[in-house]
Amino acid sequence: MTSETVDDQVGASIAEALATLLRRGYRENLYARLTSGLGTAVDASTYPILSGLARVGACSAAELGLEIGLDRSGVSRRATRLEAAGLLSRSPDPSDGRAVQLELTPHGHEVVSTLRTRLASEIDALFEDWTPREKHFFATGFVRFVESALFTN
Amino acid sequence: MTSETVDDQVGASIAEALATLLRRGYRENLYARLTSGLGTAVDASTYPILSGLARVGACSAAELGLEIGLDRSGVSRRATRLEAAGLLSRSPDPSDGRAVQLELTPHGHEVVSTLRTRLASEIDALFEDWTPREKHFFATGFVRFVESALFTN
DNA sequence: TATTGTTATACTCTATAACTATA
DNA sequence: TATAGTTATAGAGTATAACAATA
Repeated sequence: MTSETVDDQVGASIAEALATLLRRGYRENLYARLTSGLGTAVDASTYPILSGLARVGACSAAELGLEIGLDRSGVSRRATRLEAAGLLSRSPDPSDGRAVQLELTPHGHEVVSTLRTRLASEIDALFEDWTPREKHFFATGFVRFVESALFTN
Repeated sequence: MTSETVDDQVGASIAEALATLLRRGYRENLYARLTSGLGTAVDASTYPILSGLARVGACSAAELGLEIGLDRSGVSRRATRLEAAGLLSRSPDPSDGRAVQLELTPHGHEVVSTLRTRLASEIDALFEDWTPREKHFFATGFVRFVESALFTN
């Protein structure tokens, strides 16, 4: 067997694992688990708003949409739902009368904290039987993989 | 810094990379690229039908739905579209008068082959600057990661 | 004239349920 | 009675377009 054939097989195993990971059900399943019991406003649809806002800080709907890959109209609609639930606040941008700053409320920060803890706990369980060394090497490779051009939007 | 803190950071980097990979746009973007120019019946929606059928061979709509995580009604609708385009054939199951066997036509196999080549080529490009050893280790870890319980449907 | 946020509209996709045929 | 496939229906979610306010 040539080394090219081996490399083809390695590529094929990556392709297969990637396809499995991208299966429609996985994302929904994971996010449904993470957001369950946190109120009707917190679900797979509003999760990216919450986590995106926690990541980048207060910003406009257009900016947040760019960050999470969603149209500003969609951001606005979800923000309305989160605002009604008291997880997010809208305030006028002092430097631009057209713009609105979206920001997490203290309660919103609490929910994000819970979501992060849950995800961390799922990942801990997932790597339970990996050595720290194995986990570390995988993390390095995984980050490198995700940051690569294949996933450029 | 304690080793637990380090482990937390490793877990957080995995969580972040995973969230990036699961962003809605990525799947659609990749599949749109892979299926472009192969006819109106071949898109992100019918891709799983084609690749699933190539993977498991001729089977019923219910079986294929289980494989790709979709209701049999959805499988049936997509199959109708692929059948009209000549990529898929329906034939009665000799052992069960109720069932229908879905199967790729020769043209369907050609399309799947093209899709696989395109995906392999994207992955090759992605790992261009990785050593074979790095790529191999990542593949091993990635497959192990995906097969783990976090992603059980 | 261009841009921001919001809202209305049309479209896609999905699960659920209803229906027919067969086991 | 149960199961397979198909089709109809309703619901969720999205982008596009339209609108009002501001730059």
